[in-house]
Amino acid sequence: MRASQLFSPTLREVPADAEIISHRLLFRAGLVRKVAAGVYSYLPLGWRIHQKLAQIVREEMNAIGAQEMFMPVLVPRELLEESGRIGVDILFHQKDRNERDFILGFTHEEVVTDIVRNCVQSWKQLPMSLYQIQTKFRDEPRPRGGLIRGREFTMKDSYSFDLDEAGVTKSFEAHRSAYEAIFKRAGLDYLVVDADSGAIGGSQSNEFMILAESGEDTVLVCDTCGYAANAERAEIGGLLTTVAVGTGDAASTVVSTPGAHTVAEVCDFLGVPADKLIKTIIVQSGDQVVAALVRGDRELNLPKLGRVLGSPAELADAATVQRVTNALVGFAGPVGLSGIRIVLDAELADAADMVVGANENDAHRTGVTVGLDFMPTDVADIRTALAGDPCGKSGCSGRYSTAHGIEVGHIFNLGTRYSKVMGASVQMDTGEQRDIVMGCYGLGISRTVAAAVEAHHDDDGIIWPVSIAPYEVVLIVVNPKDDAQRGAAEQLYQELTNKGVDVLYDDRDERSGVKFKDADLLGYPVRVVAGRGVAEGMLEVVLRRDKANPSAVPISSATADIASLVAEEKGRLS
RNA sequence: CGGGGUGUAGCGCAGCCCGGUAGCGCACUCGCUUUGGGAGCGAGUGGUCGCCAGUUCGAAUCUGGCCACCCCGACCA
Repeated sequence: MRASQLFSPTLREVPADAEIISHRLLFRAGLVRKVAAGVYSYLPLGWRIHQKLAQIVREEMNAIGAQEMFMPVLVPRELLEESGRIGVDILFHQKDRNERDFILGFTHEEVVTDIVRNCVQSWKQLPMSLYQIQTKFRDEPRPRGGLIRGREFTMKDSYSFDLDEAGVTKSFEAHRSAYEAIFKRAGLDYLVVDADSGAIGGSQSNEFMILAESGEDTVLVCDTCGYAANAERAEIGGLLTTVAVGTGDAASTVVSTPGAHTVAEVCDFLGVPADKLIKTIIVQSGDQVVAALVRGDRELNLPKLGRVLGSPAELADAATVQRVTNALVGFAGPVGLSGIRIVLDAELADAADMVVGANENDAHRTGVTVGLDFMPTDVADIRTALAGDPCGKSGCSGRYSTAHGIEVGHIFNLGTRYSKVMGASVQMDTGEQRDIVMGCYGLGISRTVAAAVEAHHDDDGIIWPVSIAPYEVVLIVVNPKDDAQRGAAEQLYQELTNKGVDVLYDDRDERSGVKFKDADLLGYPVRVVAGRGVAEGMLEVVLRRDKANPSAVPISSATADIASLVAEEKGRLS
């Protein structure tokens, strides 16, 4: 491709609303343009990157025997009613001319399960994995970060169908290894972490994270055993599991704390540190209302609590808090609280002389000892793990550190969550009718493009891994009006192209500075310059990732040298 | 959904407080010069000032409503 013919609108400045680095660089480099909040167009070079990544994904999915297909964006509401997901709040709804309700596909479990239940009847047809690369639509409450969290984005989603738990485990592992191969080929350092399976259900769930400052997720990594988990999931080690029943007289006293309903206000008022407070958080989980207790300086982890309770937990509304505690939000406490479960964070199992809410307005209770002044119904690990906390893997004595990550892949063992309610089953050789055991496996293509930029850039622009770069080589002719320079460049361009090297030839009649700046910004892995050295029969070759160390290459051997340099770069990723 | 902020030329911004001919830089067009890190000089093109209403002789500017977008939080297959 010749740059003079290419539509590649690079910018010197960026709109003020682009905050995170990948958004700024993707925009400045002319790879994407915003159409609406969370909705983007890919310009030609951006689309090449997207296609290269999609092709890697395709090859690795095919390699584990998954079969590519294509499902529609329009999904009739009836299918989501069957699975019970019609109430999901991020769905885009669309009515047809007859007022029939369609959902724009946000993921395709129902659609693929519908196909399978109609077409698969026998155990002999399984196992099977199907996938597609498709645009997904999610009406995110808050799209952000350019391609990181869009309302319309591309995702590879695959679905596995097995006869039993052993089968789905095999499919799950196959996808895990395919994902590892994909991210390795894409030149991205990833971390596989234990994850919460959320509303999607299922037993086993791993996320693939690209570590980046701007990542929305916090991950905890053990410094000793290497265990890694999303903060929503990471368990804390070395915790007590029971409360010892205290002896003696309950000695707590109620003190007046007018207007103090936050932890900070109570600490200020009473002159105690936050770790001597117990926060009592009233939570709704399914039909039950529960009091969750964590130390004043800790954060309640709702997914963890939800797993303890058996259904997802959310903060109760103010009216419920009032009803349960007879007080405003901010004055709840475990002492004298009756009729509801009290879940105590395990860290507090032996806590003594604590401050809690008094269940009356403007009052707290001091000198509270667990097991003496009150008895919890459950003791469990329900707070969010922090850097420095002990690792939760049994037998490991390591400690966690934290990092931020961008979730680019998520793989789930779904069990029979969908097959059971939708009636997807096969007949076994025994004659038994058995629910199909499913897995689902998402990989955000557009998000991975953004994550790659987050992971690979410098002050001058993007540094693409060669496997997903818009072009492998950029060839700059410094002065196109110089016949020797232009002649050498033209010939090299032809030879490289003939040799199958993916080369962008910057033949524009621009000043050299413009071409160098654009080459840096666009991040082509290899840069070749036909400049003043041509007079001595030399070209300059340099790697984008090692820009300070150019080498001079004789024109006579340039084609072969550059081709082998590209091959070498590719080799680093396999 | 709560809090904060922004909408003026393709991009970045000033003008608004204190109403009176819409401005700057980049980009773009033409000419000449220039060619190893976003060139110089000269001459030009381009704007319903987010939308609707109101106040006023007169509104980018004041008032009200609406919309869009960004950030923080909530939320998040």
